[in-house]
Amino acid sequence: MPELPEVEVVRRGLERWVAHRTVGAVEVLHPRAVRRHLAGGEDFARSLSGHRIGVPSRRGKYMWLPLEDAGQAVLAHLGMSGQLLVQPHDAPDEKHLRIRMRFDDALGTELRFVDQRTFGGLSLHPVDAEGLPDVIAHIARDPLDPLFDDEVFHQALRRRRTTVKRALLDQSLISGVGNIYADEALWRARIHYERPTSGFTRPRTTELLGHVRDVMSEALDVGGTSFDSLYVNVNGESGYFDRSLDAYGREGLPCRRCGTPMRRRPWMNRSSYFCPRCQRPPRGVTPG
DNA sequence: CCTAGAACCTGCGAGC
DNA sequence: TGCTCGCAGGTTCTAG
Repeated sequence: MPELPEVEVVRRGLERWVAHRTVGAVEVLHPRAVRRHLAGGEDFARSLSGHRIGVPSRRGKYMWLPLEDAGQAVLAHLGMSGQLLVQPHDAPDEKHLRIRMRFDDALGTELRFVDQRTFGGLSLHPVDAEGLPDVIAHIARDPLDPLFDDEVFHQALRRRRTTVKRALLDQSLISGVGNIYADEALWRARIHYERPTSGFTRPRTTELLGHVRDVMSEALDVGGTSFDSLYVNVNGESGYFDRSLDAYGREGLPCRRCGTPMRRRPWMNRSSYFCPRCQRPPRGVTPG
């Protein structure tokens, strides 16, 4: 499931294979893949064609291809199962191919957006003075962004009446963190996912952010996490960080720190994995 | 304004 | 064999 490290791997692939090329014909094969482009698929295809792509950028789980001299960018979100593949023209269409982008050059490759569950998509938007697409102005900077403000994040945690994992997944507070890296960072920080954020001290926030950054940086180093064939990077290669996950998906397996069997709890229509010994629940929360 | 929870979507595997 | 159901979960929308 693509979170920040996986998306960054894809962005780097786009920088290598797609930047500085001029868009040719674009085919939209499924309307849901362009649902954020309100003018529709035909407008999306027509508006892109003929523009030269600049250096791909990213914030959290969103990435975008700036169109040079157009004041606009192609915004991409992979959702749950999205892939951006650079393929030769004669490669067979993938079963869930949603969008095809050709280029006005002789390199012989095209960009394909493939997405089984159609939670992701592409769309075209104006960019602001800093080059950010207008529709993601509400997305916070991510923890690997040098301009991420730890103190602002800490004060936001103190102000919120919520629990720590909800806060980590709130993209308007901190972006790029999903269910997997949230569980990993909380396990490293020995914090239970239902701990209220209002009582967080500055050292606790600092330690948690450190673990978020560590786990994401390590994943990035090995090319992103992958659990099955749903996630591949821009060139179709799977990541392999899943081999070193400490919490996510380890129900019943011994905690790598203390040996206590790890637990899984239903949480917000998904799952939370944690060590019942290292990550003690706060007062009032039924122990796992 | 704030927070919680549902809805969106498809494939896979378990259970019967 | 074939059916149903739970599960995977990021984002947006709605309800309270």
